[in-house]
Amino acid sequence: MSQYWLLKSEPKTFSIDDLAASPRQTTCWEGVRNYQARNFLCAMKRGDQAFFYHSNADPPAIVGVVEVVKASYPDHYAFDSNSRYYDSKSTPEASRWFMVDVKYVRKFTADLTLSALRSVSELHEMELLRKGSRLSVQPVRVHEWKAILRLARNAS
DNA sequence: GCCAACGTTGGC
DNA sequence: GCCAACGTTGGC
Repeated sequence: MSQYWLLKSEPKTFSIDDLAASPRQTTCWEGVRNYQARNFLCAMKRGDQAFFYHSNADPPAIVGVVEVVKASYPDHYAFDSNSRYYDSKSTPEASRWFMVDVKYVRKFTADLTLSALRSVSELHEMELLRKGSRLSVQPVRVHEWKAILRLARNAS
């Protein structure tokens, strides 16, 4: 049974267009340094799908869909002291942080902005819309997933 | 650029 | 174990 997720990225750092332009349209999702988000990353399975969300963007929006093509494995950026994601407490023997690989599936014809999503009644309990929510990896309920896909279809 | 909300750190 | 201080996230 595949599950649904939402992944945040700042488009200035890495946008959905960057993903589409990546080799094999695939990238590793490195740099998650929050335990709750890490736990969700570790729960992801190959074949799960996720929304790609542009945070710190103008406007912030869900912009498309990606698929998990490799389940979680140690985030080796944490082992590299030259990386901005370095964490001396994480080692190859006992990794504290993990990442998955995701592949581009599609970009919506029209971005689904945060403010537009807030007006959809089916999404009122969505984690993304909770006040103060900062989770960069979060689960999406099936009915939320469907409602958002319907919005994307109707917006096109 | 501002600032509220949140998570982490570290003194006690 | 409490909590103040600090750093980060991310909408506005």
